[in-house]
Amino acid sequence: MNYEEFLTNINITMEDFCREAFFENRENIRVKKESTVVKNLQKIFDAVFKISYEKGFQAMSMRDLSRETRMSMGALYAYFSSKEELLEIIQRQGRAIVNRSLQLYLEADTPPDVKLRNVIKTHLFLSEIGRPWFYFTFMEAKNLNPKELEEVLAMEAYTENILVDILEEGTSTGLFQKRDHSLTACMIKAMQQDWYLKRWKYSKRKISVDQYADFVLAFVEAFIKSKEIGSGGRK
Amino acid sequence: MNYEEFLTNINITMEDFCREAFFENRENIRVKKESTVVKNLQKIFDAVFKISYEKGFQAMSMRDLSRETRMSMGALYAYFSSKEELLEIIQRQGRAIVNRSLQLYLEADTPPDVKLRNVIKTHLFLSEIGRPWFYFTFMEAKNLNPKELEEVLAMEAYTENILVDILEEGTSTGLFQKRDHSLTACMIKAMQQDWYLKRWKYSKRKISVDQYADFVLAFVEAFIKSKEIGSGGRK
DNA sequence: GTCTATACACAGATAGAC
DNA sequence: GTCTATCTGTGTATAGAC
Repeated sequence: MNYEEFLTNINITMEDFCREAFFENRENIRVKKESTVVKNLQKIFDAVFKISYEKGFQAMSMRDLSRETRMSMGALYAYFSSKEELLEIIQRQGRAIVNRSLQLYLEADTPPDVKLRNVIKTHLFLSEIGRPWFYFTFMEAKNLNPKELEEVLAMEAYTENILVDILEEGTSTGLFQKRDHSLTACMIKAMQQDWYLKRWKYSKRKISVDQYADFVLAFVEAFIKSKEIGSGGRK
Repeated sequence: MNYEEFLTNINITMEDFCREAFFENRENIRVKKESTVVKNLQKIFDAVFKISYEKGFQAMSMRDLSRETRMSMGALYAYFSSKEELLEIIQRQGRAIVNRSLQLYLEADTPPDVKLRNVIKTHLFLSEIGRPWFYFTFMEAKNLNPKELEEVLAMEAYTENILVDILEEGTSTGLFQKRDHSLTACMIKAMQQDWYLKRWKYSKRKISVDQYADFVLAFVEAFIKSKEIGSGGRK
């Protein structure tokens, strides 16, 4: 699987994101015509990602957002009741989509090494499609209320556990060496995150997401497959 | 070298940080008595790190800072002329110390594999001593003015190049395999960063910085030393 | 549905007493 | 050196016209 193949399978657009956000928040959105809402939510979310990328969500004023979307303050508040709610809508909707997409690729009954490749690639490719959201959710996590923050941490734990389970399965079938699977999963996640956190670096060097994915996989496989390892690797 | 040994060699305290910050910014600080300044800068910086960790520097108001330090607004402004200057002082002072400390450990004329271990450990141990600062500088980089931001990016490039140079030296002496050294350096940095960005995770699991360092080293060495690697690893 | 105008709280910053 | 009191701009949010 490469990124192009992934795209033909998954097919999530910003428009889907906005349409789903509309259905999920129907009662709080004063405007009722679907096409209008979707169009404007798209403008709003794009602007939030853009401004937040430059200066952070806290530092983004509603006047900034109004300018960037070319909508008045009054119009904006027809789509959410407060700046905090706007943040929550974006976070929740993103999590829902990521969750659903990961699930899709987990069902396949394949050997652990293939499963590991698929999970790592899926996660990277997802973060490539939804890069603005992934960056946003990482940087703005601390601005969430306790309940939402808990959801974010649960998500982090969930994706990490997926990796740990695969690594353990691999060890038990003899495909992988014995390692500290929990720490290995952390390292994998750290490498995945770097892809969307330091995007400027990789863009400048013209590294494609496929190259990056292959590199991460080679890196990880060297560790869990090679036998001559120093004391640090063992549990 | 482990963390304890490192500490006995390096000996940087928060007090040193504040004293140096005082000397560097003497002309802008209205208070002149050294002991008073150092004592209060310590209160101020500690409070900035604490509040920023919880809600970010932008979201921290000067009234928050006044409450946390138990100093009045007026007193605070005797130590810096604006909130932005406060940010710059902290960023600059931190960079100066990190730079100097890395230099110290680079001079030793040792083989590449030993050098790699030392550099990775030094950087991790440094980020352990100055964890609040490392976290702060990562999360608040986007709030810097262009000139300061450039300095931060230069620092990132500098530490990455140190790694690349060592890796290349190792390849030329036959100690390491041929890999994409630039990407390998990125992965190392990503793993180093995870240590201070996700501190809550590692604290909860009672992973010490020594354990973490050994694990990262084992992970990296498996990749650059083992011969059987998929296509992704090669340049 | 969208706009303009505005309410009102709170931000950063300073003056001047002590 | 530090405090209190206060200035002025900007923040989020809303009311009511169109």
